[in-house]
Amino acid sequence: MAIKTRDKILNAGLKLISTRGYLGATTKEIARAAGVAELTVFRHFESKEKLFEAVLTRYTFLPVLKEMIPEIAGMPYEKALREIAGRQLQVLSLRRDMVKIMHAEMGRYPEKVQEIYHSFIDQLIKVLAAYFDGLIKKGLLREFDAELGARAFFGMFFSYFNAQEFLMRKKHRTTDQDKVVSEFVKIFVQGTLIPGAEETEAV
Amino acid sequence: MAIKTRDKILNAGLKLISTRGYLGATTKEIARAAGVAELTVFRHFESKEKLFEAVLTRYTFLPVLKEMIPEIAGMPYEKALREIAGRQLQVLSLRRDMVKIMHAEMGRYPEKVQEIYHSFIDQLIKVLAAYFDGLIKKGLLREFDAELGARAFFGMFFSYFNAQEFLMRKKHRTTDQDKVVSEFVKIFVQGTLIPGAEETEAV
DNA sequence: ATAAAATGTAAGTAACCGCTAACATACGTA
DNA sequence: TACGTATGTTAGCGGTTACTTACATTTTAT
Repeated sequence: MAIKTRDKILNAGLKLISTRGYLGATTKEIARAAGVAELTVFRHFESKEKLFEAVLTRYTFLPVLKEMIPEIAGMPYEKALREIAGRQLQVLSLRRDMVKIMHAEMGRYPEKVQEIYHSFIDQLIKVLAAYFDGLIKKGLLREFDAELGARAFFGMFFSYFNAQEFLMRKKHRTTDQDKVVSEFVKIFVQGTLIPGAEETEAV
Repeated sequence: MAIKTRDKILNAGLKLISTRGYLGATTKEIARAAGVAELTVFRHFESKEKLFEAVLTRYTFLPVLKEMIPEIAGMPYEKALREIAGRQLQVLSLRRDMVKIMHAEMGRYPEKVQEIYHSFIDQLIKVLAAYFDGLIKKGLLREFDAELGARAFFGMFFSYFNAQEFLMRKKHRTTDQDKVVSEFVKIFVQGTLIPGAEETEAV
């Protein structure tokens, strides 16, 4: 089954690139993780870069958004945007490791990886910008730079997601997360000063 | 001058690891950037890992915090924490590229790099935790887990810094940043709907 | 001025990288 | 059965990596 093998490779590629980054994930390991000969990887994808592009195309918000566009075309504007944002946050948290790697490697090394990331993001932006442009031309939205608008929209939720991630993850190893949360709450709601004492009194 | 050469290598190491990541920064390039033979790099640092440790030890908030401890020991608690937070944010923005790489590579590949990052963070945490513990034992602070407290403290500002960074950087290439800002402001303050129209009215 | 220490140059190691060639084997389809 | 397609195996290519050896040269200290 050709398709199934291709999927196994894509899946393994996602997993390894997510955890080790593009440079850290070797084609040999990807093949092994897929239960496949290394050569088979290159029979399905002409290069590591193409494999990476395919991974981004399959497992990110891009294909999800493309599928959504026809559905939301008939929705009220606000509801449509709520749908998009909701799904985006869903995908971001499903692929959080990938997101972090992207965030780190974007605009970095090597050049070809930069290009892949940027062209991926441009695609995302343009899909949403096209939706905005349609509404602007129908006179339903005021005139504004649709691409900048799309960037702003994704940026908002991307930023929100990352702040969320940062607050969550302190990887305090086996420590129970509830304990951490309750400790944090105690510390910041109740303060670290002895009850009753004024802040400026502490040495 | 032995010390000067060492500094040049450390500086080049910081620069390249900040922009290309640990795996992406090669010793050859670091040497070239330092204006030094590759061999000289290995005469000063026994391995790439040791060089990396030295870079972290020199250019992060860790040495700054260590120097601060004696100074803030005599300050009121609140003022001391303000000093620490202020300086931390200063260093974070001075080393923003390094911070982003750390954020991305931490807990990833290869294993030895993980260890370096974690041991670095543990050092940071423990320096501040010791300060907290001192105040707790003097009865000036209520009893709380000092290490968790230190993690929470750093985490707060680290998170704040990252949110800030995310809002700033959309790398909209040559576009003037002011234009982006004003577009964003327009979009979100004024909204994307035609003035006067109700949100739910837009198709 | 001279010895010691620091650096440069050149060549090369072993390991690993992405990627390919050559050939054998399994498997579904006709 | 016979054939085409997908895969496995093995071996290896050319390149790069972190790191080394051997030796010449420069710089520094005394």
